[in-house]
Amino acid sequence: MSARPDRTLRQFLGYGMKRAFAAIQTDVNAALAPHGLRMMTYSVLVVIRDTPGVRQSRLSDILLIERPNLVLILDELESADWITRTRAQDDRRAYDLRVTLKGRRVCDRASAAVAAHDSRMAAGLGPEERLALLDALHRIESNGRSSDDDADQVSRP
Amino acid sequence: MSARPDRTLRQFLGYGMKRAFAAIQTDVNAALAPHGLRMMTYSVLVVIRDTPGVRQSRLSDILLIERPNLVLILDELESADWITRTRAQDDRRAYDLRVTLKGRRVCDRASAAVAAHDSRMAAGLGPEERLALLDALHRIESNGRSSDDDADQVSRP
DNA sequence: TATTGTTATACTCTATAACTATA
DNA sequence: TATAGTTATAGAGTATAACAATA
Repeated sequence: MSARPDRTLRQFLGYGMKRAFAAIQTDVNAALAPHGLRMMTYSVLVVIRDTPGVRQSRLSDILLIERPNLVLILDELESADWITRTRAQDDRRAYDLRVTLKGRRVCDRASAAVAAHDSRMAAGLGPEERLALLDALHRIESNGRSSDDDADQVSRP
Repeated sequence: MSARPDRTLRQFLGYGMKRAFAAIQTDVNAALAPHGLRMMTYSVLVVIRDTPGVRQSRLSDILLIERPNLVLILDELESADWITRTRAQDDRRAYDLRVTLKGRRVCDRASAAVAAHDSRMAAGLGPEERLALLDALHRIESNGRSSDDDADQVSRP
């Protein structure tokens, strides 16, 4: 009957975003699986590599992961000997997180796989189009945070 | 130490997409909650409204929801008296799905809330930028499907 | 008192196998 | 035998409350 049964939804950014992100997630997880990683574990591994000595609270702020959920991801990375958790010298509640040599090698190989995945998904987009897309995504993320602030202001008059 | 601890991830479309989509999902679910809906239940309700008599298999194809998961969503919508499931005349295995009058009213109100949400999230994007974004998202989704086909061909030589 | 990491728990979305009743 | 819908179940990701050790 209707050629585009989802035409009402197609006008919304969220619908296109959900479908595009689902495609990306499926593809990147397939690309990461041979390396023993998933999107979330890879993201955490990369940020630890790029920020040696980072602590769990900071990491959860950076990646927008709740602290309790990060604990399980770190357990997984630590069990694989890809990161170390060592007590911080200046604060014995905290841990300094670092990637091991093994972890760095896995991270490098996985990063190549993710870069290839990214190129596949971006096929047909020119360099300017790609930059415009990244910029628009960042703008939308910011708009979401502003929305949070507004809600806070309204709920605490 | 690093001003952008996620600079490696920021170059990837998937990372920006995940963060933008998370912001959208939080905002749209907050917009829909007063109407008793979530992103998924709203999407299903809209497609049924726009495709009267649609069947569950077709609906799951349209929205990329697995049939078993759709059943629970429809149970929820039916319990609220927003849709009806009536046996199809030509095939007694199947159901014709339709929104009730009550369901149409909820859907209309929710759609206004979602439209307002969408405008909030798209703030700062011009009409052309917005169209370019929707087009890029659609392109990425297509690239994902091509990737699936390739994988099928490779795994079945 | 506040913070760091942790445990426990719950909810949503997603994914698969196996069942029933029809076709 | 194939399909429409269903049941049961399991895996991820996400979210909150409450706790121990430390600041």
